[in-house]
Amino acid sequence: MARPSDPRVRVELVEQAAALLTADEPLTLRAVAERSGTSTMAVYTHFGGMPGLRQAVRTEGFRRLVIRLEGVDDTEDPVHDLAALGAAYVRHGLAHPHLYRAMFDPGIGLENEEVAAEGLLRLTRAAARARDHGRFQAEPTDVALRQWVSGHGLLDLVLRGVLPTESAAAHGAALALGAFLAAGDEPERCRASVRTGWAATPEDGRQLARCRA
Amino acid sequence: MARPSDPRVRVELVEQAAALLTADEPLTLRAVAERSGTSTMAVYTHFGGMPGLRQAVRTEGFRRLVIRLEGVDDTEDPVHDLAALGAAYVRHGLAHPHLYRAMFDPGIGLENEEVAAEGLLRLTRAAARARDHGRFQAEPTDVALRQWVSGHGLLDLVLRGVLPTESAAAHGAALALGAFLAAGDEPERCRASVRTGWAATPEDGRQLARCRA
DNA sequence: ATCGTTGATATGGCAACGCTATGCAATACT
DNA sequence: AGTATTGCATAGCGTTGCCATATCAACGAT
Repeated sequence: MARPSDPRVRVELVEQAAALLTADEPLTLRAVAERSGTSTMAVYTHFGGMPGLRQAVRTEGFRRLVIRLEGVDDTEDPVHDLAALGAAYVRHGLAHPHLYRAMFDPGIGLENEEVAAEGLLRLTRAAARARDHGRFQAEPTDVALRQWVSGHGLLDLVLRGVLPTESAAAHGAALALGAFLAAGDEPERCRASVRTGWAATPEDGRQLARCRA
Repeated sequence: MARPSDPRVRVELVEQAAALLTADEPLTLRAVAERSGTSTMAVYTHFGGMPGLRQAVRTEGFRRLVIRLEGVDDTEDPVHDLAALGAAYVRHGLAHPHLYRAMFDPGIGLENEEVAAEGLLRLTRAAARARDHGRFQAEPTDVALRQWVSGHGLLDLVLRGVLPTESAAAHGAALALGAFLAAGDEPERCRASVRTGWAATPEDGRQLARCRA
């Protein structure tokens, strides 16, 4: 070996790439290299090219999303928790629109699929608790996936400008309610859980602190 | 005036651009011009540039989608019809993946928003009939929009390869069911309507014939 | 019928993009 | 200490979208 592969260059490249996205500037090879104080070759030694860098940015986006979801604590009402997770998901996407869109950009293969699956796992766990409490009859994996699908569709259309931003707040809770009702929850109690769960928001301090770690 | 703007060139450019997308080849200016038997300037005279051409392709995609939705006929069960519209939407997206993704590609401004709104209008009308029949209590526009959001989220994740193709069939009906239950429909009857409606498929003959018109 | 006007297209070139061959410098093994 | 190996800077290639210029066909006016 020689010239040990400095990991700081790698994280700096991902950092600057994410910064370019949040600044709404085009994510170009030369721009990333210049902002990172290096040359274009660094991207190739560390990521093998521009697609590799994008993959790393995606993985970073999922990592930050998982951190955000970890800020949602469990309560004695799992349906409330599931709604709170959905709200956190949508709010995170609204807060970081370009990064969220980059997370689903290319289509094939994340750098580390475990990171992406971990977010869904959090939803699945809450759905499993809801079934244990007798609230849901459907499979937890199915309920979690459908809530994710609904949230993603809403977020995607809002971030693309097809739907106004207010739509996220206006329809997010109703979409979650539908998923839970289809899972078998009792309507009245479900409405109450979704209402309180969707309104609950973890303080931003913790998630940001852990995000930088 | 001289050399009147030949509309055949315009439609040929859009046609070849859509053909490139369905062939999974990159949509480049030169490729479109060559396949259309003209030069790159034609794209600029007719669309002002590559973004304009993409806009036109999007509009064409929505036009074909509306034609597909028009193949779904009304029955005496509006909830059945709404589910059938959702199924037609998802199946159309699966059948034309690149065109569907292009429809929501850039974010700002369709060439003709009316064409895009017409698809949603079909859903809204069915939801309004459902309310007139006493099945729904929620606003028809809200129900239609939420079903659209669910279907789009499902389709988007499947077309990106995040979810397997089978997920579209496996979860599409359940997502529609959730939207209708949240709208206030009675669970048992709703399940029956969704089951039959989602399975119903208009024959492809008519839609294709009208698509070429 | 002829000619001048007009606008669409063909050509060629520009800047920027992703990518890579080459050379150099700095490190780790022997 | 000597050598090999690895990361990075430089420079250049092919392709992209875009545009300035020139050419040419089609129409209206006379």
